[in-house]
Amino acid sequence: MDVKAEYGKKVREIRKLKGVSQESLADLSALDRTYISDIENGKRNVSIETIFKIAEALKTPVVEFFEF
Amino acid sequence: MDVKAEYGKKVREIRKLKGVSQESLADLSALDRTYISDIENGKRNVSIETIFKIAEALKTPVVEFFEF
DNA sequence: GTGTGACTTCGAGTCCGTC
DNA sequence: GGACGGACTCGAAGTCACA
Repeated sequence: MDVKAEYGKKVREIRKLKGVSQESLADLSALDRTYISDIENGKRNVSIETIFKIAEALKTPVVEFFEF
Repeated sequence: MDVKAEYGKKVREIRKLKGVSQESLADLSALDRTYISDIENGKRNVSIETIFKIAEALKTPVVEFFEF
């Protein structure tokens, strides 16, 4: 399993933990809903800026997304 | 100071700590030497795969690059 | 509420050189 | 050893219609 897939799983995990939908996360992070979907399914090689946008939107420290 | 600049500073800090040049880091990570330079100077929005390549090359856990 | 294919634009990433 | 520049390719970023 590669980095993108691991990260995507983490995003989904933390998002569900916070009880938000992909749609709300999209709004909170100012990213597209379908883009979030792709990320969670390990299809996108996200940039550091996107990583931080998502972390902020989920009010979760960036490091938690890399604990795998 | 934005995310890219913070990350770049961290890369430089850890690289120097390990006593390697930008050129050797470029070799170790299979990235271009000018790209490493740009990253350290906060000019590039690196992808998650690149982040892991650099972390591996410096034999340093990814999370350490985000302790700022 | 989520997944997918298709699409365009701009920057990620490479390679050359110079200072 | 490192910064910077031009020129290049390919993929990240961002959006849409449809399922």
